[in-house]
Amino acid sequence: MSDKVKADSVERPVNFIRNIINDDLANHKHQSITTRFPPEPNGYLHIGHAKSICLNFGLALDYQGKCNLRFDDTNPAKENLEYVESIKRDVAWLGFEWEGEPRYSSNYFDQFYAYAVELINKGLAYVCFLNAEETREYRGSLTEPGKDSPYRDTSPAENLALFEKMRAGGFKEGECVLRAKIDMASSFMCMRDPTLYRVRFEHHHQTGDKWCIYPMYDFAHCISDAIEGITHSLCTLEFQDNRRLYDWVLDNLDDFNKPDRPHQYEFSRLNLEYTVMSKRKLHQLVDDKLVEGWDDPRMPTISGMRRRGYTPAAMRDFAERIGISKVDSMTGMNILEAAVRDDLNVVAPRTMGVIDPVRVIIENYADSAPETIQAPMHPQNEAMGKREIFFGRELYIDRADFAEVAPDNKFQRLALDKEVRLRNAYIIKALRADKDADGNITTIYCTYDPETLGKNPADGRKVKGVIHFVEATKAVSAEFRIYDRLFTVPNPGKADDFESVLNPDSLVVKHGFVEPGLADAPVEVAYQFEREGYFCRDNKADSLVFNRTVALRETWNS
RNA sequence: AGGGCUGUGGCCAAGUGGUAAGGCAUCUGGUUUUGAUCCAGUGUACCGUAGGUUCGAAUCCUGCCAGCCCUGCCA
Repeated sequence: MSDKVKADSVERPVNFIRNIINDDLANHKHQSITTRFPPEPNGYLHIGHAKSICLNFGLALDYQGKCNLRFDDTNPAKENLEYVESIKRDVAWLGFEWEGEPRYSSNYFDQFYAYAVELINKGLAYVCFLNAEETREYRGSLTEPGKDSPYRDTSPAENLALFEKMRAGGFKEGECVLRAKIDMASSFMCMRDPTLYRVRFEHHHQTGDKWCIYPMYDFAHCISDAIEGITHSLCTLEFQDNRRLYDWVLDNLDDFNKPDRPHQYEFSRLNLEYTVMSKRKLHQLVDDKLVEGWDDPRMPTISGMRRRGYTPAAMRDFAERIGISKVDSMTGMNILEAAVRDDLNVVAPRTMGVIDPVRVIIENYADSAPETIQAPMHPQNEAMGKREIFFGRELYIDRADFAEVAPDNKFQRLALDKEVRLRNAYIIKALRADKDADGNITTIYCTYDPETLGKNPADGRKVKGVIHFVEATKAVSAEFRIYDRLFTVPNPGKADDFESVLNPDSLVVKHGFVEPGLADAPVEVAYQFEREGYFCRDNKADSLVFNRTVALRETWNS
């Protein structure tokens, strides 16, 4: 498991939530802060959740407060244990520690029930027997007020009995619900007597069959926050209207109608170019087998990105780089990629891998065992030490690194009658090449300059190009999975049929060779295949498979 | 259309009345046995728009425009 994130003195970018917290602390509204990350266990976490995790846990760390992990499990029909386990794993992997044990909204079911009774006693809630369709009709529309339910004026005593009967299983699913009595003419649709409890004869992963009525999000979430002493309840923009209901519930409950009760603040959710973030769509990709699963390296899920080779540090850095605001935005992939590269560049040992191999024969090299060369693990960090690589008569280089005739004078690779430096080894010169019937190069014949290991030619001639290689007899064959964006358009979520806009080349499988030192490479650990990109060994495949996390930056055009 | 929000350079994003931070991307040089990294430099930003208040406005007021969210017994 990854290292835990510790509080530090690094200054974080400011945002409106930090400004609010600073004010609340300065005004002594709160002595310290408590936040929470409240996922519903109905799917895997994605990078948008990572943004929220970094915000909530990061705030707690910086202000020496607390952050709870709470499963918002009020809808047993959609939730299960596999998801709660994956969520715990992902949050921990990101490097965060929740306060105490994970919490569950379902821990508070008894309390929710008691608070519902309090509202009933105050004449602020009633059992309604309108069916779903009738309820919708009574609700009115965006421009027209709704009308009161005929059950709205039932006496508290009668409602109490009815609600107790609901809990006891005396009503069928859909037969009735408990509703708040607020205002059927409110401009906030969520205030038109919202449902507080519904009947569901559903087995719950935490409470088993104890309950057949389950609270709605708007009723459970604010109370859960209040019970846990959450000071700043952070959620996304689509809950802005719901804040009125959040406040209404807490203001009408004696235990919570206090100045230091929780308050909800909303920030914009993450939208990333060329991918989708909605759980519904991610479910669909998995269910329709358009990807391998939730942890497919092309998925924007935390587990997928982990498998792809993203590091917790890079994900956290990304969250910090994009910041927190209330603007509906579409974040470019460039920011994500820059964050991974910056981390991996420092952390990843260098190695060489030939992804699309073509054979090279060094004709003037003695036909003997290959020689050993000590190559640095990292050109800017000697402390990382050295590794053994090999050079001999037969090598592999990448097909893209050779052309019979250089296409232009910017071509810095191998061409007939031209010289190029083999990374960490000698300068070679291409003499001729064999081709198969289709015209594909099969073997390139070269000579090498034995006086150029670790130094430039004595005669002063300049050889600018550098290409990578692997010695053939020591090479270990490996599979490379080259990933590209999952969709062909920047905003697939907006497409009529997002599956029609999937990128058919989002995964390209190649078979090539790596240095022998990588034969037993650990899983999920980053390596830089020089001139190619950052890769890590796949955490599921039995054989030697490397996933490309991200390519190196390429700054030459034309 | 009733309501809730948001509009600052290509993309994120500071700024909250005193005359536009930063990051990513871009481009240009330099170093380099990764066309990587690193270093230095690089942007006329009509601050959505039209008015108004003010000595002075991205910041205050008004109108307009654009985008997002809200009529689940989902969260």
